[in-house]
Amino acid sequence: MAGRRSDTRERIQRIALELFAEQGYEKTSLREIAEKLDVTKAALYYHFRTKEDIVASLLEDLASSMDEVLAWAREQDDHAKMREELIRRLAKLVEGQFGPLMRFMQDNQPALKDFHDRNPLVGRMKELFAIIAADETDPRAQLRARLAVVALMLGNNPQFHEETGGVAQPEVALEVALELVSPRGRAAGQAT
Amino acid sequence: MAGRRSDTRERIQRIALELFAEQGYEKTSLREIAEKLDVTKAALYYHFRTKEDIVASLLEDLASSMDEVLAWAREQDDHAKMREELIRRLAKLVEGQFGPLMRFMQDNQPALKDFHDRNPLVGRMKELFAIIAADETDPRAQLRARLAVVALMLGNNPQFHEETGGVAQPEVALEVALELVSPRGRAAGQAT
DNA sequence: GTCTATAGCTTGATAGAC
DNA sequence: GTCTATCAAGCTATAGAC
Repeated sequence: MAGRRSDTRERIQRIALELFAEQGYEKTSLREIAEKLDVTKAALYYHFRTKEDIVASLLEDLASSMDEVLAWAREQDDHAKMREELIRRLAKLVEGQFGPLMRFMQDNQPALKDFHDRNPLVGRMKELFAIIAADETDPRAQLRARLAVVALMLGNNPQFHEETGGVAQPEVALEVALELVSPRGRAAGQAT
Repeated sequence: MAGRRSDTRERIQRIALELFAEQGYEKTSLREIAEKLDVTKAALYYHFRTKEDIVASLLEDLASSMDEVLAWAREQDDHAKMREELIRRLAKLVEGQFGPLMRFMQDNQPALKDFHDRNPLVGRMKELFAIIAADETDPRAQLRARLAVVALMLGNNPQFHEETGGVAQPEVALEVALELVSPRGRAAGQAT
């Protein structure tokens, strides 16, 4: 088969993400990544032009998965049902392979700000929130949509777990997220 | 009067916080802080032993304000009313002088992780959440308490404002936060 | 209380051999 | 595709004069 001369590129992505998520982007040096892979820094530079490019490649992967979810969402007719299933699919992404990346994004805003324009996720996130809160002009619904996503991420944050005594398991987070995006049945703020 | 030979120390705190919140802890060098204050790096080291100590001093100030809020909360009898007023007081802190610091804390978790043990806020935050969700054994209530605080912070994040077209003003955030901590009147998740 | 000067180190990145 | 060797630049922090 073509390609696949070695799996170094993917190993770099895996280890880099692991370290970025664990100790932060700035505190993780290329030297450290290289050491953990048992290669030299120069080897990294064969696969990625810069340190930022490593992050960019990780974001691209997530962007692709997001595109699938967004494309599916756009095809649905039943908005309420779609919204619920959308949250469930997001929860799957967060619980699955993209958990560390999401945590990294949440914890390293300053690092991401640097290439805000090249970040393939800002547009997708915007669209995601727009879809979730589509038939709601209420600004509170917009904010709740964002909080729902935060809830999913908190539910998968191990650091958060130990703080709360395992209080925010993924399932609990999913429930709360669903609450946040479900149509309001409550009195609070019902305009008079 | 004693003390107050100069206000340099406070000026350092102000400018440092401004830069930390704006561009992140790691991306802000002492050289940059010194330049903006029109003093030299060495002057900074007269007032603070290390870069981390600057952050520590900022956290101490917030911790004091938190202590006042927590002390007040402990004295109240009516729990539901206290909870609501507690959120309002937190909102005031976030909207007021501590907004930048809260934003900094939210966006620079890796930097704070370094002195997690010396961070005077981790204990206070824990107590805060415990108070908010005190009479609720439901883990969802615990998570909602945290989301309420996140809501307040998002409502005061200017970066977030431009993204959403001014959708998450402080008042809106306060409303959503109050919703999150108010007793549940909804069907969702009512065990059968 | 603030300065100049600099030590000492780490970092991201490159050149060129193999 | 990975290596050795090296670079310039930036950083935190200190010493010591004023």
